[in-house]
Amino acid sequence: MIATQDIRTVFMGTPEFALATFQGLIDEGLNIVGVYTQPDRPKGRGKKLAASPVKELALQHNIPVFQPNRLRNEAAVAELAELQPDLIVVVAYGQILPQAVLDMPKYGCINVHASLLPRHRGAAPINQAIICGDKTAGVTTMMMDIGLDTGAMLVKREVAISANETAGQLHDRLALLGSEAMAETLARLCAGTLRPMPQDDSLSTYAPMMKKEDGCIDWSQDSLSIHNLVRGLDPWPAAYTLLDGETLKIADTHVCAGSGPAGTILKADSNGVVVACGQGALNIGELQLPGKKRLPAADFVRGRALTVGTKLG
RNA sequence: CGCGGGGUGGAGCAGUUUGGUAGCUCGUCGGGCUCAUAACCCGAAGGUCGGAGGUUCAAAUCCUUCCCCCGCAA
Repeated sequence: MIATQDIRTVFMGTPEFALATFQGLIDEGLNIVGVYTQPDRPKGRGKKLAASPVKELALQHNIPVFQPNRLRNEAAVAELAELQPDLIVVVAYGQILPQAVLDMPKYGCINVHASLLPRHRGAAPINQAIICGDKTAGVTTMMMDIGLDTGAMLVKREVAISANETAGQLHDRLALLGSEAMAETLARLCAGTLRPMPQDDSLSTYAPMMKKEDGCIDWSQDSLSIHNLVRGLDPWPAAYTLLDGETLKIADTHVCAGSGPAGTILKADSNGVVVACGQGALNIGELQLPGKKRLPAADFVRGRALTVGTKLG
């Protein structure tokens, strides 16, 4: 049995998704000797440098923060070695760990990934799960190896995805679930009962980083696929179409009955904006034009009359 | 100093270029029609036009400055 306070731990993470797990490690009483996060980046409308959420939490707890541009160089690796970590916990850090780092801690490098591995390896597992129409999602902890999310699995937690759930909502749920999975992983590590299970590579899928243009709606697809795209990209980067040459972001859709040329507006009133798809139709509940706020369909239609028959895209 | 759009009764917008009585679609309240209604008809209330300063006989509109919201880009 290992006592958690005796484990010299380095935490690596960057975005909000990593916070719950990070906080969990603090609460577990681990000896967190350092935090690695991506360098401050210009962010937002100004150009102000912004610290990552993980960095802010680390500073609140007076934990030393390290922000190397590249962890894959000797100086950075040497710096990490000086911390003499027994364990490295990685959650959405955003950098590849070189073999030298993977080999460094005696308990290894453990990663929390937001999917049911080996499905959806890669950068955007949450978005991809919804876009693919998956009925379930989850988190998996794994013993990291040199591949991308290919390590042996330790603890897996599964949850159902509801029919209209957005990526943002699922993200928040999985962040919490991730911290639970990590807590269990840690408990079993201390108890010596971890049983790493290799992934079946033949079942793996890859979820690449989402790009802005992935949100461009192809109205010729069936309504369910478009609905999945919309909620899978909500709140970011958001699914969109074109209205009179302007980008029109779409959210809060519901599959409904209706038919017509793909992309044409079948109805537009206070009950919503109904658009024909390749198969079926979609009722759009929220719309947003550039420079404007995201508006409920009823409000949107008041200020901007949408005539039936208008072609989107 | 990254680029750009915007702040107008409770909601969403027009009006700003060419200063001169504050408008549209809704909502709200009252009345009417109707078996009935989210429908229709009639009427009413509700705004220091984001804040401050300036120009002018006169500013939502022109000038200066500040605050807030949003899109792009990252």
